[in-house]
Amino acid sequence: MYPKVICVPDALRRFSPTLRNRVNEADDTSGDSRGQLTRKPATVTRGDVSSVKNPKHRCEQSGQRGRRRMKANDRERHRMHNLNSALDALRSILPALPEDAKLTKIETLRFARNYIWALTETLRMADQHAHTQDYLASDVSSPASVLSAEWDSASPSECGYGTNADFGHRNSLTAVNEMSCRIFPGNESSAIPVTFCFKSLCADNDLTSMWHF
DNA sequence: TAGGCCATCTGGTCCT
DNA sequence: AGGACCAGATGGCCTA
Repeated sequence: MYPKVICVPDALRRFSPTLRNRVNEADDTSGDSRGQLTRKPATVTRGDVSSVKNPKHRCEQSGQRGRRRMKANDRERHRMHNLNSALDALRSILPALPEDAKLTKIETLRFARNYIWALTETLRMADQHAHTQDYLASDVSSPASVLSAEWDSASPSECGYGTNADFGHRNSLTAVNEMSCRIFPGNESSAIPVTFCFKSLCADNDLTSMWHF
């Protein structure tokens, strides 16, 4: 039984569309919302330029060495594309983001880590609460399990916590953000109101220090 | 214009 | 020998 998670963190919601769409949409035909994959292949433009300007890129030459290097470049490109595909897959299962927003690679990894941690804590708290309810009610008929959990983002002010949030900047992910979460151990009438404080949602911080109830 | 993010190239290292 | 992986270098694109 998994918690139902509806979560659009404010820090992410506040990303400006232009901030996350750095590439002309007219060029975006691949479905990549951010557009890196729609850039012109460096083998066509950048590769040529760099091979001329950069002494390190001298191996674009004929001969067996050049062919080997080209094959290696091709493999490396493919490898990185696979890596990016995996990152996209990870992004797709993270809490919903605005259509025009896309986490960077590092943000994706950090957010995923924090998200997994949050879910784990949610289950742990719900289980704990369920057991307490059972104990108090001595009602063996109600299962000590989590029916669902609903997440909502909330502005820091709404939650009543002090914050230095600066959501207007690109580094908004380092700002304080909070999400409220209601957990339903057995029935909705006994929902547990919980506020999760995602300080530095995507930062690599000590998660335990940002958990508030 | 500076800084962030990215894709790509490249050579080195390790493994099969 | 060849492939996978890695990190450094480079240049393009974008935003503040």
